[in-house]
Amino acid sequence: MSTEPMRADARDNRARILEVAEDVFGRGGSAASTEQVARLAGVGIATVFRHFPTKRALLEAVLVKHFDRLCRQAHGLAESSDPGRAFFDFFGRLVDDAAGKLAIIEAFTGAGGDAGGRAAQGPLELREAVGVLLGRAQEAGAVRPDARLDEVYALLVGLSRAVAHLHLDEPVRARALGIVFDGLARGDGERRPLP
Amino acid sequence: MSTEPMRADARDNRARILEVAEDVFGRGGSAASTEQVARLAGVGIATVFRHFPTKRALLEAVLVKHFDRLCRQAHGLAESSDPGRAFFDFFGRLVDDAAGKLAIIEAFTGAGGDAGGRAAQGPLELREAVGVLLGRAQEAGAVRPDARLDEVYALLVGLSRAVAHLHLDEPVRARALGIVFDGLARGDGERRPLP
Amino acid sequence: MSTEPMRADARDNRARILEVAEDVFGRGGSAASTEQVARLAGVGIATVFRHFPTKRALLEAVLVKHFDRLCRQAHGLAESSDPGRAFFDFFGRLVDDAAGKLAIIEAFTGAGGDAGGRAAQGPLELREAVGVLLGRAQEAGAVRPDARLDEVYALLVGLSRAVAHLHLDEPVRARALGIVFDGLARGDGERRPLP
Amino acid sequence: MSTEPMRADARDNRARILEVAEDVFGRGGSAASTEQVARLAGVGIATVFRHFPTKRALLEAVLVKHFDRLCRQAHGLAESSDPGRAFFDFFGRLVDDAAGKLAIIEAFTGAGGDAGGRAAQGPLELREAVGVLLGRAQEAGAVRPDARLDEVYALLVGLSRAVAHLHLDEPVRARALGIVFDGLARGDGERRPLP
DNA sequence: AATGAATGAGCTTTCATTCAT
DNA sequence: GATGAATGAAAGCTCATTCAT
Repeated sequence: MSTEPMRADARDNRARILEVAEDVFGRGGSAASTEQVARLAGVGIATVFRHFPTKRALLEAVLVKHFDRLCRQAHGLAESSDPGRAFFDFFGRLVDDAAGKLAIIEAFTGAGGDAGGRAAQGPLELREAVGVLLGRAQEAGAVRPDARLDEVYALLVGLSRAVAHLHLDEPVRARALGIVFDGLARGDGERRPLP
Repeated sequence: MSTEPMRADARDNRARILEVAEDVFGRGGSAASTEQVARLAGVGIATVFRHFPTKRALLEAVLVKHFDRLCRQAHGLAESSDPGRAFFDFFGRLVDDAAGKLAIIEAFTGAGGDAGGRAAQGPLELREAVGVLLGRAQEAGAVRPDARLDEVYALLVGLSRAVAHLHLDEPVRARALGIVFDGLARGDGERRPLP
Repeated sequence: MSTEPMRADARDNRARILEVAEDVFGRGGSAASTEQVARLAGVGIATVFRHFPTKRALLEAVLVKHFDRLCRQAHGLAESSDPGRAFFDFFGRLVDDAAGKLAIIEAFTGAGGDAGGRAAQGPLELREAVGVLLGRAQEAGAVRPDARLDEVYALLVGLSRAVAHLHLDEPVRARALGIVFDGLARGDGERRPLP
Repeated sequence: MSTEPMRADARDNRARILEVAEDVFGRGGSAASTEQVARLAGVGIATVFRHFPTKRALLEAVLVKHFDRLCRQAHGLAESSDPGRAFFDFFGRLVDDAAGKLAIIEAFTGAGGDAGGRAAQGPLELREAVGVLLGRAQEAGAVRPDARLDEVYALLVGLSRAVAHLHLDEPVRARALGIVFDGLARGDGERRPLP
């Protein structure tokens, strides 16, 4: 039954709802109301629930879409001939994209009780993908070898949250990233081995 | 706002409510319910609203109290004879304390989201205080001179949020801080000048 | 309401919907959803509403169909050469069939509750038909002469409801019927004349 | 002042809500809306939920109240010196009271998926209590010895449902009961042993 | 004629806030 | 001053019914 083509108007509505939900949950976090999504999408509330039988399902759809894209990007970079650059690029792009994506950033926390099911996979896969990029970058000598995924992921999440909540503009974002990247890069190796 | 002295029991109640609110909102974020505060404080719900006419007012009081304490600490460290250490200590302590302080971390955002009014002052003052410590530490050569308050504050907020949401345990926290501190300290200026 | 002949596929659809509705409302009572009827009938929900402009109309159609059948059976038995047996047989068959016919049993109530309109006729006609069988059986001396239709019909409805809701299995049903039949038959009149 | 200033008011409200709920659920069955209960009780909807945290809880309260009363009555009759009369009295009273008590009658079905928890006990206890009365009545020779609790309970439930749904008036109720009682009583023992 | 997407009214439930004692 | 019962405005969700294809 799943391969039947959706009616054009329904597909449009579904797409518009998803788009609006991305924005609404992006601004207001997962606490934003489904009704507002309906209102801004110009459809009745029941239409939202027809396409996504649950608020959670709607949230998951938004998250899955995002995490899928992120993971695809990460996988695409995994074979890069410049692993250091791949790692830093991905890290930076993620943080740059965090503005106005509150709900997605919330989900970085993982199975924090909010979204289960298919969407709970997202953060885990992303973490793994980051782990791969990190490993390559370390092998290539671009990232200090004593940095572990735990703290790298924490920095990723933290910066993203900051960007999402503080509305940092591009130059500030770039400089914050610069500081963290410097800390991550193996400089001359003379400073502060991680505890 | 009258200057009449409060009855002793009333003052006690106010204090206890504030204490409990700190804990409740610390764990559950600003979404936690006012009734729970009343229950745990052992007072009726109306008593909470007598002292704080609005949930928002209660939240602000919690935040103000917290930020006042933080600012006092910062001011106390401002005259330290080792400005570098003072700066990193304060930064580290703030991040370490972030666990179980969800509402406060939320408020770092400033007037952007939840609590405006009086509480919006808190982050600003704190920001300034951090600015002072940062300036001294830079003068002393302990922090790279091209780092500005904007991004330093962003890193502070970001790491705190990560700690609060990811439940990072001490060693991971320490290593994450170590990376950021290395990025901040790297005073030789030879690598990655900030854009 | 026109007398134009229905298209063949339409007639088939109508029949299938009615059939499925009988089952669905039979299991779930009148609270069962119209969509489920459509789904199980393999038609769109709009098709159901094209044939039956209202859920109530659908329910009524189910009931009317059922009551018509029952009335035909009753009329068929009305000329039986053994009126006592005819009466008890009909009574017993009705009760035995009650399992899985929740909606029909609900409708025995008549216009009192759920379905008025055309369907309210159903119970009345059935009532009459039972009245005829009862009268013959009394004339033949198989049923005590002081029993009136009111209470006989009540017993019929009551037992049916019990069967439908308590999921009585065959032996229990038989024994319950046995008790009522004994009470109805006791034609020697020596005990407990009805008030 | 007094230690129960508003308590009385609240108790009154609770009582009124329960009373109204009895009536509303009695008429409309468990599907009736909580809002209607609030409206007829003259309180806001939230007040109902303050006293009964769930619709189910409200229903349970209604049922428990009823079943408790019924069981108490049954236990009171269990030691009667005239067991036959005790049994028939209880049976009759139960059926007589069934008018306008749809929800309670629904619950006779037992754990039919509707009300669990404390209220699910009700029907079971009632069944047991009826079993005791039946046993005594059979020992005393007032009820035929081959009647089992299964069918007796079924007759009880069935008649109650009929009364509740058909709005039978007193004389009809009495005659219907008379027929069943005759069937239950051991007449001269000559007729239709139960299968 | 048939389809199924869209709709809005209604239900249960929660929570900040007010009122009477 | 303190209490807790009462309140109404949402929020998430369902379902009979209508409309465009």
